[in-house]
Amino acid sequence: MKSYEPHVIEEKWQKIWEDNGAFQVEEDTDKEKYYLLEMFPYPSGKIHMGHVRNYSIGDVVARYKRMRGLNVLHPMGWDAFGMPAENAAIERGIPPAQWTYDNIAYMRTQLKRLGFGYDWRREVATCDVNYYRWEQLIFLKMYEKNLVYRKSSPVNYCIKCQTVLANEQVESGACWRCGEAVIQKELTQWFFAITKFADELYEYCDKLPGWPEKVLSMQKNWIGKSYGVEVNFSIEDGTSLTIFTTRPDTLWGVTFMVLAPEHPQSLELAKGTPQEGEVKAFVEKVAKQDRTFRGEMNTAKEGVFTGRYAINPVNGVKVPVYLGNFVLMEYGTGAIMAVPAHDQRDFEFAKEYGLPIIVTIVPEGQRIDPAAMKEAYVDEGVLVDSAHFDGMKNREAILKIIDYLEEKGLGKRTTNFRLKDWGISRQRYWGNPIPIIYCADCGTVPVPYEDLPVVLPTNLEIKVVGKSPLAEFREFYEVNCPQCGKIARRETDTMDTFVESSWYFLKYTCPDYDDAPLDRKRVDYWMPVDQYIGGIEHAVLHLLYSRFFNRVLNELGFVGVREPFQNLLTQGMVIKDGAKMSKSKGNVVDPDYLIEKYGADTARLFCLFASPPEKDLDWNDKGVEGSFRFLQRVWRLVTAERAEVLEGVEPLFIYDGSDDDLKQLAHMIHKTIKKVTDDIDRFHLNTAIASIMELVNTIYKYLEKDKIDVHSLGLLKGAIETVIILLFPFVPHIAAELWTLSGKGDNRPEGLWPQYDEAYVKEERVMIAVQINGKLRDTCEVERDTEETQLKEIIFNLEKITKHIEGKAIKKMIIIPNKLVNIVCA
RNA sequence: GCCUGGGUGGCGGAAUAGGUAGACGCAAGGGACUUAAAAUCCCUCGGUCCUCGCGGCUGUGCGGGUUCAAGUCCCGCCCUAGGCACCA
Repeated sequence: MKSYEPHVIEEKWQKIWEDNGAFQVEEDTDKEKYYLLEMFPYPSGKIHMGHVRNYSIGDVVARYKRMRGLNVLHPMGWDAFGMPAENAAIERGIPPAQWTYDNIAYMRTQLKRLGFGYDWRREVATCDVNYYRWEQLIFLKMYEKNLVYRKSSPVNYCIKCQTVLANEQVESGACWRCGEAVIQKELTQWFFAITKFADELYEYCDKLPGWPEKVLSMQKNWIGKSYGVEVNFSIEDGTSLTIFTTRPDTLWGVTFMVLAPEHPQSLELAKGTPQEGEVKAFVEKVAKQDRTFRGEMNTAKEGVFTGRYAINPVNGVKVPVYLGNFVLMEYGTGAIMAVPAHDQRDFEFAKEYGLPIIVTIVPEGQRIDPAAMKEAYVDEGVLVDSAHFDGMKNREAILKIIDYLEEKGLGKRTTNFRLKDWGISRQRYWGNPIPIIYCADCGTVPVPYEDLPVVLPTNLEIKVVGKSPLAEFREFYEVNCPQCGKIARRETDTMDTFVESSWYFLKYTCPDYDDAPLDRKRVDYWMPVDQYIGGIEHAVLHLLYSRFFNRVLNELGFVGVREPFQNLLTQGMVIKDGAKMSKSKGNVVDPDYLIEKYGADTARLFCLFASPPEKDLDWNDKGVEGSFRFLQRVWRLVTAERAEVLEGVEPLFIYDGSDDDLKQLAHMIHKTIKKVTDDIDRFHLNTAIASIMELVNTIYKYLEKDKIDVHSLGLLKGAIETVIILLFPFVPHIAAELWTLSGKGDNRPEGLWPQYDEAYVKEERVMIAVQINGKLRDTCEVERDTEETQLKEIIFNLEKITKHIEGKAIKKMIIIPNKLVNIVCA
C-alpha cells in the first residue's frame, strides 16, 4: 500500500496541470461560456485564510462547471496600487514597484501550491503601465463627456494616511484603512459623476436577483433615494425660498422654516433686519465647527431667527424663517419647512425656541393636544385642519397633495439622493497618475491621447511621510502645455485605487489587447461575470463603484452589458477564538503552515466543509485534523481495501438483482451524485462534502459484508470511482492521483461529471413514519408506493399503534405517500 | 430610530415544497486490536423521569395563533451581527 503523501502528489499534479495548460481558455462561440471571478487580492506579502477560503469556493465552482462541459474563464490578478507599498518604501527603503512585484511573485506561488486552476496567461497587475494606461484613456473620455470634473469642496481627510477619502471609505467617522479619525478639509479634487447614475444604480437593485438581499439593501441604503416634492415659499421681501420635503401631507402643520447656515440666502435674508448681526455671528460660528461633530445626532439643535417671514403657499400663513445647525446644505435644497408636530428634529427645535406646534395628523378617531406632546407624532394617521384633505389617510394624501401642488404651480415632484459624487484624487505616489496638465494661460488641459501614458516615474526617492514625492519631482511635474507650449504643471495627484478594481474583470477577457482599453468582441463573449465571489466588506465600495464604472464603459462603447456581475456570493469572514483573524489579535493561521503540515487538499477541504460559504467560518484546528483523516480514509479505500481484488474489475453503477446490500449501494451512488450536483449548484458546499462522506461510510460498511461475486465487486468499484469523481472539484490533487491509481491512467476525471439515474435515486423500500395525533409512535418499512389499504393493514398491526389507539375512535387519517401516516383520534 | 441578516445539542453545522429535528464532522465517554502507544475499527452521545423499555414526557430565543402536523407559515416580543442615520 502506498501511503498518502500530500506534498508529493500535489506537486506532481500541479506540474501536470501547468504543463498541459489545463486551465487555459479561449473564446469559443460553439461552447457555452461561464465567467467565474473571485475578488483579486492586494499583494500585501502573503495570502491569508480569507483568501484561501474565497479562492477554494471559487475553484470548486470553476472545476465543477468545467467538468460539466462549460467554457470556463477563471482568471486571477493583483490589485497592485496602494499605500502599503509606499509605507514599505519609507520604512525599509524598498522601491514600491519592487516590493509589489516581489509580493506578487510569492503570493502567486502560494496560490499555485493550493492548486487553484487559473488561466495565468490572463494575469493582470493594476500597477502595470499596460493596465493603467488604458484607465488614463478612459479618464480622458469621461472628461470629454463631463463624467469627471474638478471642484473645490470639503472632503474627508485622513491625517495618518495623509490623503483624501471618498465618502464610502469613511466608516463611522474613521478611515476604512487605518481607523484614524477623519477630518474635513477644503480641497480641489477630481470627481466621478456617479450621481448621474444614482437613480439607475438604485432601481437596478431590484433587477439583480442573483445578488444577496443584504448587499442590495446596503447599496440602496447608501444611495438613499427619497421621493418628495420641492415647494416654493415666498418671502415677504419679495424673494422666494425652495424647500424639499418627503412629507407634503404635513404642509398645513408648518410653523417655521429652517435654512442651513451655508445656504446662499442666509445672510441675504437677514440684511436690514435687527437680527442681521446675530445671524452673521451664527453663520461664522457654525462654519468653524467640526463637521463630524455637527453631524452627530446628539449635538444640540441651535439656530437663529433671520428676522424674515415666509408665506405658506397652501394656506397663506406667515411663518418665521430661521437658520439651524441641523439642516444640511448638501442635501435637498439646503432648506426645510419645519413641522414640529410630526418631525422629531423640528419638535426639538420648536421646544428650544418656543415655536408653536400645530397637529395635522392624528390616529383615526383620536385627538392630540399639542401642548401635551412629549415628542413628535410620526406614525400614520388621518389628516385634520388640512383644508379639503381632511379625513384622508396621510399615505394617500402625500400623492394627492403633490398632484395638487403641481396643478397649482406651487411645487414639483423631485427625487433626492444621499449618494455624492466619487472623489478620486489621492495625494499619494503609488497610484495611477491623473492625465491632466495645468497651464497658467490655458487652464486645465487634458493630456493629448498621443502623449499617453503618463508613466509613473520609478526613479525617485520616497522618504517623507505624508507627502507625494511626485509633487516635488520636477522631472515629472514640469511639462510643456500641450496647447501653448509654455511651461506648465502636471497634476501630481493619483487616482483612488478603487478605480483600477472597477474594471479589472473586463481586462481579464483580453489582457493582451493593445489597440484600445478593451477588445469589444472578447468582452462581449465573456461578459457579464456569471458568478462573482468575494467578501461582504465591499458591499458599497468596490461593488458600487464597479456597477457605476461598467455603465460608463458601456456608454463609451467599450462594453456591451450594463451590469457587470450577474450573480454574487459574499463569503463570510474567517474567525478564530471569537474574532476575525488578525495580526494584532495574534490568532492568525498561516496558510503556508497548513500546506506544510497537511497539504493543500486538507486546507481546502476544511475551509469548504466547516460552514456554508456565506456564513462566518469558525477556525478549529481539530476540525482540520478531521478533514485530513477523511482524506486518508478515502486514500485507503482505493489503495488498501480490496485494491488487488478490484484491479481489472469493470465498474458497475446500476444493479437490478435482488440482493438488498447491492440495491442499497446502487441507490447511494445515485443519491449522492444527485445531492452533490444540486448542492454545488446552490453553493451548499459543506453539505455536498457531508454527503460524499456518507457514501464513503456506506462503502466501508459494505466492505464488511465481504462479497466477492462479479456484481458486488463491480458495484464496489463503481461506488469508489463515484467518490473520486465527486471529490475532484473540492480536493483535486488526491482525486486525480486516486483516479490514476485505480487504473484510469491518463483518462482524468476533469471532463466528466457523473449523471444520476432518477430510478436509482428512489429507494425500493421506504421508511414510513407513523404518527398518532401528530406524535411519532412508530416507523415501518414498506415497498415504495404501497397501496393505501395494504398500508393501513400493516400499520394497524403494529403493536405500538394498536396499543395507543385502543378504545379510541379514529377521526381521520392523513397519508403522505412514501413518507408518513398520521392517525387522528378523538 | 429605520433597513437587512441570524438565534437549532458541549461545539461547527444539517433539515431544497409544512411531514420522523439534530445528517456530516469535531469534542467527550466506553470498548476492540497492541507488551505499550499512535493509527485504525466498533458502540454511546439534546434534556428529563421511571417500572431501564421496541418506554413516557419534553425540546429548534420567548409568548400567542393557523394546521391532522410548525425549526419551517401568521401576529406580538426579546437577544444578536451588519448597514444607514439631524438626509427633511
